[in-house]
Amino acid sequence: MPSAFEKEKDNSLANKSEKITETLKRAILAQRLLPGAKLGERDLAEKFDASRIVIRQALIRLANDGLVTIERNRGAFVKKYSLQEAIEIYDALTLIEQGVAAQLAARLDRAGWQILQDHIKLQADAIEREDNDMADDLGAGFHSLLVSLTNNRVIQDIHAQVVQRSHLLRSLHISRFDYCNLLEEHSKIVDLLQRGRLKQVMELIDHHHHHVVRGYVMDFSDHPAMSLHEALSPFIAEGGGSGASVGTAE
Amino acid sequence: MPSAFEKEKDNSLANKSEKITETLKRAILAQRLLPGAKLGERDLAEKFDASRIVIRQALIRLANDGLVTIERNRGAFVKKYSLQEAIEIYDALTLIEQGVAAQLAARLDRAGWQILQDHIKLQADAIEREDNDMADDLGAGFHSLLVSLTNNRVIQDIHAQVVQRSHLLRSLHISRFDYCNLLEEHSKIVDLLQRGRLKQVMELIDHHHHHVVRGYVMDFSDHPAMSLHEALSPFIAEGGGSGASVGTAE
DNA sequence: CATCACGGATTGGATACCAATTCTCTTTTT
DNA sequence: AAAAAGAGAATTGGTATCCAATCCGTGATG
Repeated sequence: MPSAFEKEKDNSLANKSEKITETLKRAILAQRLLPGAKLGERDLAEKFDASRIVIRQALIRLANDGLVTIERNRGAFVKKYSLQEAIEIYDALTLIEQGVAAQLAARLDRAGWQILQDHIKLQADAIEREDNDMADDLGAGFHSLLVSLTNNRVIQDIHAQVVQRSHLLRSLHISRFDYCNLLEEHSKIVDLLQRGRLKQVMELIDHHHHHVVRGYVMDFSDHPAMSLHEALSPFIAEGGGSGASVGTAE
Repeated sequence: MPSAFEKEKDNSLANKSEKITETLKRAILAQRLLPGAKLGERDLAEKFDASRIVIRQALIRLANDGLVTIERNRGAFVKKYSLQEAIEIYDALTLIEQGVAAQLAARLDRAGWQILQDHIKLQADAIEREDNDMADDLGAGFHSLLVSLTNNRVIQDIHAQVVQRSHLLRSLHISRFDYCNLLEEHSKIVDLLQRGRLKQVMELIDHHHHHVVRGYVMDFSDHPAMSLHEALSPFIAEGGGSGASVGTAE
């Protein structure tokens, strides 16, 4: 009876509250809930078929991660970052990734370099296929991959946190940046890193993020912002969602 | 009636739940609640004269900050970091402060350097007075001060988060490290930084944290750990606390 | 002696209810 | 008629109470 394989230590989202947190987070990061969108407790409770309490717990977690703001007696909203904050976020990202690069330049082994180059090749293929969504994911994933090679979960978590916030900025800008260019920079980073040209790597990462943030055309107008129901339906198991056009909004 | 000075935007802990969060955090960081201590919802609710729900919200926030762990159906405990995690935390701290140092070396103006040197002098005075607690605070404060000079709130918050976690490590080690030595290093950091000797600064920061983490003698035995009531009474407004021996445990 | 079953005890969650604040829309006043 | 004032609805913050699930220790049982 006591099969030895039971204690899987299923750490993944045992709590309803955490599940809701993750779902909301995904909806926000996927830009289905845009900055400024109101996250009413009653509405969410209804959509998730949960009590207001677990909703509030989820909102507290998201607020703690900087993805929503909770205004007293007014409610929770998807966080709207200012241009100044956008710059700070990218500066933080630069700082972290520069530090990671320095660590990796000293410590990474052959297998590690291979992983990075494989990843870059994947992205290059995606671009050739003109699979923009995939290229987007891989392009962002490159940075996370870089960080994960430090084998330091604390740094990974911090980095992930800042990356998440940076996703909130993407809905504030219009122009899509040039993937090829970014890819080339990624490739150059790995190359320089491997050859120990640390200083140039630093400058490149700095330039890389400046390139992104400068590409932003801040757009603080109020977007139409689909309703909560529309925004969340593809994430909550139930028919309703005409899930065709999830990825690309405009 | 509408006095122009009313909208003070009192952002400071309007919520009961947040107040409790901060109080618990202070108690944990002050090492009155040691790693492994159980934070029972019922007990806390009683001590804070609050409902279990706001307690849980506070615990969720603390868990999100990595100060407590919540084990399903078992409760919340002050987080007990492993040696591996301790190393990761100090690595993260090193990474952040190195990055900050690099930024400051390029950007800091005269007033900034003065602030740093004033701070060091304060600590030196405290050491001469043999005011260990003060020296401790100032020593830790140096790093936060350094980070705050970036004028980047995101980086400051991240740094503060990691520093908080590092406080949880201090209760796991026995030997107190040598303040004078650390002070000297701080002073040297500022000096080198100002002269643009970036590489040496990096090595010094690295060495600095290694110095701390190597000074640790991990002690995983269960400390007696005073009761919740004892631990929290000085933080909750009421007579009870014989506040004499708060700072220095052993 | 090992195993299983049975109660506490604690957490996770739901529901109902109330207080405080904000928002909105109507009413009143000038 | 425009602006100020006010009443009422809606929303959040919080409490109390109840119930289900789970964990843990204890004791019965083979």
